[in-house]
Amino acid sequence: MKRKVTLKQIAKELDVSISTVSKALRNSIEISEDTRQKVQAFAKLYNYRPNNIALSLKNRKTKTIGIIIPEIVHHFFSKVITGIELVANKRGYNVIVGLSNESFDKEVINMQMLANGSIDGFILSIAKETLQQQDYHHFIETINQGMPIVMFDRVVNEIPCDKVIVDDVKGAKKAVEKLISNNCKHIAIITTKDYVSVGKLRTQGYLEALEDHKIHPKASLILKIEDKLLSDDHLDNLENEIEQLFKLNKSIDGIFAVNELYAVTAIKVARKLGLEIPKSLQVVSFSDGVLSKHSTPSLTTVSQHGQQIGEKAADLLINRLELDETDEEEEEIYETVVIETDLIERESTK
Amino acid sequence: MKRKVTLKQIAKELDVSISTVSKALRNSIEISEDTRQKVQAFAKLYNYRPNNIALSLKNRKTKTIGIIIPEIVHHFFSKVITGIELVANKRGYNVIVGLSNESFDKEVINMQMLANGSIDGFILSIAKETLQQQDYHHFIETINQGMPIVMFDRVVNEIPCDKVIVDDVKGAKKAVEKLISNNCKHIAIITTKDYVSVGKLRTQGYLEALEDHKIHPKASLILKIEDKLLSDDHLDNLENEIEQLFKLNKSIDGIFAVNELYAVTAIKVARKLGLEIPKSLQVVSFSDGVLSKHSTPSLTTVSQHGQQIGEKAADLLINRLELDETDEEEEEIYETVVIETDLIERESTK
DNA sequence: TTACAAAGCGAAAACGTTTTCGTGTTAAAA
DNA sequence: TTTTAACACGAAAACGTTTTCGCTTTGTAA
Repeated sequence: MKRKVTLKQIAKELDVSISTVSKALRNSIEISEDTRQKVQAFAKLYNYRPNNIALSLKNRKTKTIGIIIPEIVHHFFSKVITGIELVANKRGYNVIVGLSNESFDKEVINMQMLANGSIDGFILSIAKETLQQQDYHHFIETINQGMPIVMFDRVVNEIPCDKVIVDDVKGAKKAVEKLISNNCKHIAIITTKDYVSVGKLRTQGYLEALEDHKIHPKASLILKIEDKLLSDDHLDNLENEIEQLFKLNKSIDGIFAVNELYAVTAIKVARKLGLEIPKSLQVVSFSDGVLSKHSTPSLTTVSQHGQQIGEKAADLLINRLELDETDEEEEEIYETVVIETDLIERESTK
Repeated sequence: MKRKVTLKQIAKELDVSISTVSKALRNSIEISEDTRQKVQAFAKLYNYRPNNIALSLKNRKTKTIGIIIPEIVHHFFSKVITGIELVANKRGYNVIVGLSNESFDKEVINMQMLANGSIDGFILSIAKETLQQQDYHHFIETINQGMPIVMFDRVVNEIPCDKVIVDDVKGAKKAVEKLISNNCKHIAIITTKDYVSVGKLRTQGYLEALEDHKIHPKASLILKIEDKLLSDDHLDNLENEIEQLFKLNKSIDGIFAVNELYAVTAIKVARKLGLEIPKSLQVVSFSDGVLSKHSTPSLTTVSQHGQQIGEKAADLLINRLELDETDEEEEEIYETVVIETDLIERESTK
């Protein structure tokens, strides 16, 4: 087992100084053709690669991006990571991942671990618990220490940073309008409690769509789920609540669900109650994931373009990192990029 | 914006030496109660945290694990990451992720980027292209440089490293035996080409189950899909091939699919052809993911316990890292841990 | 010959830590 | 009073780089 070779070792072997080796490898004109070739040949032979950590220390940047997301077993978030990784790698960066597991404490700890020099900047989506507690000091502190953050999807406006979001209101509106134009008269929504920002916004889109078409929203058609971490318990509860919704509102002919799981569960319940899809009940869901595409019937969904969000977020972050580098004047103008949603029609609507 | 404070700055402010500050913060007995308190108070005030990169350089270890997986938008792999992250964090490690995207070149490049000091060891699952080309020199080189690797799921025996695998043969056997005991007489398998190691093993399990029950395997019931990266094209092709399978073998009453996608696609096609599930056709799939649980009918699957695999892999790696540390004698005995599969019965079987 | 520029190389600092080994001061023991 | 031990702290090295600056040698022009 040969340990990694260093400049020092090469220098010793060839009986030159460390500086000479370094320069020779970087093709400095200070070094004679002779020694340069000798050094490069030796380095190649021993498969020399500069030690990243040493470089990071010297350059005071790591060329690494920290990602903090609530969970990774989730189609949307993994798509986003794919996007981040894609442009990060293309631009010479690595990606280090932390999971908050929707917990405030884990989010804070994870950020602290990474902020101590391991990374140059963050891309993150806020944990539900953090949103609920509305405690954002860890973001503020990180930014104050000169480490840029890009937030995506779940963001809060009061933090001074770049953001990449989906137009949840508009996306939801599109979805509900699809149902309206398909002649649904009694459209229910299955959404989350309001502290989940995206849930709130999608609910808002639902209401706006109704309003635009002079449909009076009915409170009984709005089902807000307490979206704790998924357990089997939670799933049972979800089914029960949806079943109640249907039973108490026999006239429902359209469902807008703010995520795939709610949609497929609604379909499952509806079927049990003898409803045919899309004939007597049409369903549109937010979040175009694997369930939408492959379940039966396949779901008409609002696609959020997760990968694109990731790509954009990474570009924003790296741009800012490399701008800081040249221009010492920090531009304190932050951007919020809105990624348009698409309605993807499948079998759950007419 | 206050930049991160360093020992040097604290030392200067308090007019002591860097050594004193360092020792005071680590509660060295060398330092008087007085100065210790002074230093600690100051450090707390300025929120001092030791720079990770400097520590990594000094200690010659990064407390970071590199993960290389073929893709992240995949239930199994993200479950594994969850598991790795869980124990890594618990044991004080971070996790840095690289995606090979099933490509040999990206796998090599990613490993090179990380191997230059950024991480202490790898946990990885081999890209399909690498398996196909059977070129494993990058793994060998990494190991020779003293960087341990733990492989999971897609492994090759010839590499000297710890491995965590599922018993694909046994899992597949369980699945097929379920069909047999449910009275299926004509069981087909939808699998991948043989170069995908897990596909091959699951096919083997299928054959063994048949043999054990004196059922003669028929070549026409074995469908091997060319599993290129998923495109819509690929999906169409998949459907066509499965449709042919059913049409040419009207007697099929059981399907064993080596992954969820094949299973739900088979169900979709079968329905189109008028087959009822599970009445006239029963389906069992490998890989217990989101599709199995939430599609209709829900799938009876072989659960691989991805999270558990990740946890075990991380434990193996960290154990080895911390063993190297104390004991200079490297133990060259590598472990292969087999994680048992479970058959989870749902609606796609009787 | 003298002066000087260019070429080729090395010493040293710097990035931020930790740790070993001194060293000077004070208090206790001889 | 002298010796010694304990105490409190600082200097310096080390981790692996890159880069600035200075030094020596050689060749060329005066």
